[in-house]
Amino acid sequence: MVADDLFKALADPTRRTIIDELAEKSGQTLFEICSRLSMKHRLGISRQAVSQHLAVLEAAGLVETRREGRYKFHDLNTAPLRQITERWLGPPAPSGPEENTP
Amino acid sequence: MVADDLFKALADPTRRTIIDELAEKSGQTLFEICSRLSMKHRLGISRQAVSQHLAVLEAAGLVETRREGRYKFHDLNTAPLRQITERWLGPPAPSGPEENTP
DNA sequence: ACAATAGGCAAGCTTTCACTTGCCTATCAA
DNA sequence: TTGATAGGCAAGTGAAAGCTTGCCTATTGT
Repeated sequence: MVADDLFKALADPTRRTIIDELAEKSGQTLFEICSRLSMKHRLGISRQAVSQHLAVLEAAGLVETRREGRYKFHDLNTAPLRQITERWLGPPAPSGPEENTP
Repeated sequence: MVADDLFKALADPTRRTIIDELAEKSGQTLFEICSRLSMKHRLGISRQAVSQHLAVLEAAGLVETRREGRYKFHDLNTAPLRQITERWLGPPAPSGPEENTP
């Protein structure tokens, strides 16, 4: 199931914080995310742990990655989140609200 | 954290199925839910397991209960689900669509 | 070439989670 | 009251999840 990966990815508070950070600033590298979790959120977590979290998020389709040289940038994809509310809250509002990401 | 209970509750596929069933027919008893999981979804699961799932859903605010005699009816409350999308997808649409729970 | 940086792979550990089993309480019908 | 129904509590078990540790590859800079 696809929903399985999605909900499992959202189950962990650290992963939700990562989503928050990627929502605030897209295209971050692994080390950038590690720094933010450590500084802003006081999360004493290893680099590998964050890497594993990102793998889970990517498996759920919530994070997409692009490589450039030795850097790997992570971008948030909120699309899978919509299927959550559509499942139990019905289809979204009739008028598309704030689809402005220029 | 409140969100913690919510996402944890949604993490399990059986609990999501229970939500589906309560969305389809509100006010079911424990045995009624057990029957549906067994018949419709072919889930070989004990009554206690379902009871524990319902407790988790109730802790998350997704299920509310009311007792009548020896029966305990379970009702779905989708309100907590809205905070999910509001967190990462922004506020809901300007016009509230099908808010009919009188 | 060499070192430093950015990231990956995999084994091992610890905790959490889902589920079962066994027993107990409360309400309803005969 | 007795038996059946609806549900609850708690200990125990097996599997999965989160995290660490150690080592390895690839790219960049001097």
